[in-house]
Amino acid sequence: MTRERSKQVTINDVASLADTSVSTVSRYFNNPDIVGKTTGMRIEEAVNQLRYIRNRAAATTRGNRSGTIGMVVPTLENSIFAELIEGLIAQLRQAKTTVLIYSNLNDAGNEREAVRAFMEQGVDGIILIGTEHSASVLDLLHSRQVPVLCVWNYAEECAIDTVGIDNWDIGHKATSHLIDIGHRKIGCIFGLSGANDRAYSRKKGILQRLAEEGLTPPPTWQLETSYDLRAAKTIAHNLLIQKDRPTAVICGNDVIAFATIWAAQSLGLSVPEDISVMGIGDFQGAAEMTPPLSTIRIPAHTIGRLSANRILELIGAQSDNQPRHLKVDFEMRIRHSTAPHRA
Amino acid sequence: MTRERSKQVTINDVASLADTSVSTVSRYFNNPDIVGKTTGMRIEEAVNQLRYIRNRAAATTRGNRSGTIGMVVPTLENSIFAELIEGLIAQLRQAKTTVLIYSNLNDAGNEREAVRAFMEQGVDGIILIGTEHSASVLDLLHSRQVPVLCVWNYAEECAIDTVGIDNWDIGHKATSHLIDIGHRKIGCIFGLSGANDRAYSRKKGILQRLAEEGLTPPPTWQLETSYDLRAAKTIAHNLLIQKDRPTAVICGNDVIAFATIWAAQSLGLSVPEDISVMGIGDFQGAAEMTPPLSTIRIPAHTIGRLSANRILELIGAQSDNQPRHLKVDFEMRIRHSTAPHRA
DNA sequence: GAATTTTTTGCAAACGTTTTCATAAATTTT
DNA sequence: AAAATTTATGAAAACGTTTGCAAAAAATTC
Repeated sequence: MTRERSKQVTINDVASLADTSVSTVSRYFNNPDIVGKTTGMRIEEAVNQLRYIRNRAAATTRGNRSGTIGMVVPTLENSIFAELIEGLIAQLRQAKTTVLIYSNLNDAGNEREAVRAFMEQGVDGIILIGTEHSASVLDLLHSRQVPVLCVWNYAEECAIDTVGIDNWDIGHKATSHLIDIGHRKIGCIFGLSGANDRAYSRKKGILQRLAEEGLTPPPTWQLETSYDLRAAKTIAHNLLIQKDRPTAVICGNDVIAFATIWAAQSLGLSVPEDISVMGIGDFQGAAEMTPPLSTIRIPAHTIGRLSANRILELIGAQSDNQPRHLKVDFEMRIRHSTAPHRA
Repeated sequence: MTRERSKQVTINDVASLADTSVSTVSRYFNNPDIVGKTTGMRIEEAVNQLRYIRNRAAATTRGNRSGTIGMVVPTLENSIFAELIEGLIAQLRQAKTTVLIYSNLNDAGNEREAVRAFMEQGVDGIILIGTEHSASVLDLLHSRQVPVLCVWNYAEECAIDTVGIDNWDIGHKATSHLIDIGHRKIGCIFGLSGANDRAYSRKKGILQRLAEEGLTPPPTWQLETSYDLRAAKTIAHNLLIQKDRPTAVICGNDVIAFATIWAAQSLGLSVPEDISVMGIGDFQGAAEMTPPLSTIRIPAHTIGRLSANRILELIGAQSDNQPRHLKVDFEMRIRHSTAPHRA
């Protein structure tokens, strides 16, 4: 009684049952307004009765859109990308588009493989994180004209469309806060600046602001770490046990800031009385932790939404015009991990 | 000079250039060993020269595998699912399979839509979180015989294959720890038990263990909250300001535990001296925070890996046998947020 | 009510693959 | 060196859609 491989129900079956032609049924799906009212109702009924499910793959061979867009992220474990993706998915859903996700597992070398897989899959567009991509990826992307968008960073000079934030500016502004409240001895813990352009830009912005005040920190106060709580906590620990300790530290992102606060607390230092800590990102928990973290809110969800709109535009556009760049604003969130320096 | 719509390079082009037939080229991709050595080399060369990219959609129409599996998650923002997904992706990558992700955005009502989209897309299999799914989803899944797997929960009675942990047991064991170190006044903050079966099972396990000792807490010590730091912190606050305060609290998961610790700290209570806090999950930050959180490690990455293997098996299997259930172990991680009760 | 326009429909070709079947070429066995 | 086997290949049909074209039906205008 069990059919070994149950025959798929196709558009033909629907057409037969609805007593019309496959063309009409197809049209009904793609452009309902163009088919007769009663015919449409019969089709609808047949679909329900047969539990028909369209075969997008077949449609795609005919040159149609696949209704998917591919996104490559460095890692999913950083919740900020998760937030970005949620924004993207929510917006794309309205356009009946689903998202394929490929995590590089923090190895940029996987990117080409990811893009290739997406192209084989026939995605309508591709979204990449950041603006730094290997020549082979760019070449691949260019060989077919698949619409592509770089998100997270705003980068005017990028040959590909971008939507994101200005990381230099964010580093600059975050540092300003510490300076404004009187700190002169400021330590830095950057993200690995060799790893990606956004960490690099932030570092530049931070150092620039410090230089403007003649406050360039000694090498022992300029540390780098991966975005990993454990590693960052160790690095922060090393910074804080120095005889000559800064009165404030600016962190490349919030996970570094969390780690720094915890390192300080485990050393018996109190934040912000003994040391101020400034983050970047406003990750989950920043507002709730003890003390609540002063940081800069990056509107990841908004970036996701905006990216969805942009990639859809790009897909719809016939010719590829000049790349456009969308800068999204960030906001200071001064909470209690920073306090004026007491001289 | 710019071709308005550049003609796609197809398997035909490759065949021409390699001076062979399309059949042979196709075979070369799917089963390289079966084609002649020199022919294979010519094909390889032609592929590189033309930058040929296979069209999976076309292959799929012929009844082939699409090489994708669809996963629907309640939300991506909980980093524990992110970890699960990373494990899944890493393992699936080796089978040249990519993952489509659909986030319900915390509304289970979206699930049917997700499954349907996946089926249209022609996924080879579907992975769902948890074992509770609406009849309409189940019906849809059943109408075609698409391989499906429920992950995260281990559930013997489930009609669908599962791989995951035993949430009842985890709640039971976590509670045991608090009892073992002498606590008698134990408060509970559960996840919303109406929202999903895993929260419900944990609640049951916790309450059962408490009952075994005759320690069933009064209703004012049995609270529920969504898995949201802000909401949870408020709830924890409410628990902790009661005149008669528990000496320990067991939390439905780590985000609740984080929130509870922060609520306590902001109230001037010290953890674990004034109050012990026990979590479940071992989320990011649990080990690094102040104080490091006592919790139970759920090996999300492992669950992901195992799920990948299982769904692949399911896809390969011809007939659907009895559902199988894989229980994955968890481990206690006793750190410093819990301390023996001082009488 | 004939002529015109608009709406709705069906036929058949196309999309880029895979795969069955048959045949040709190479290898092994006798 | 003929026969038998194995390996490598090509022709053509099939997969489930969409769409250009033309015809039929319905609605509108005169």
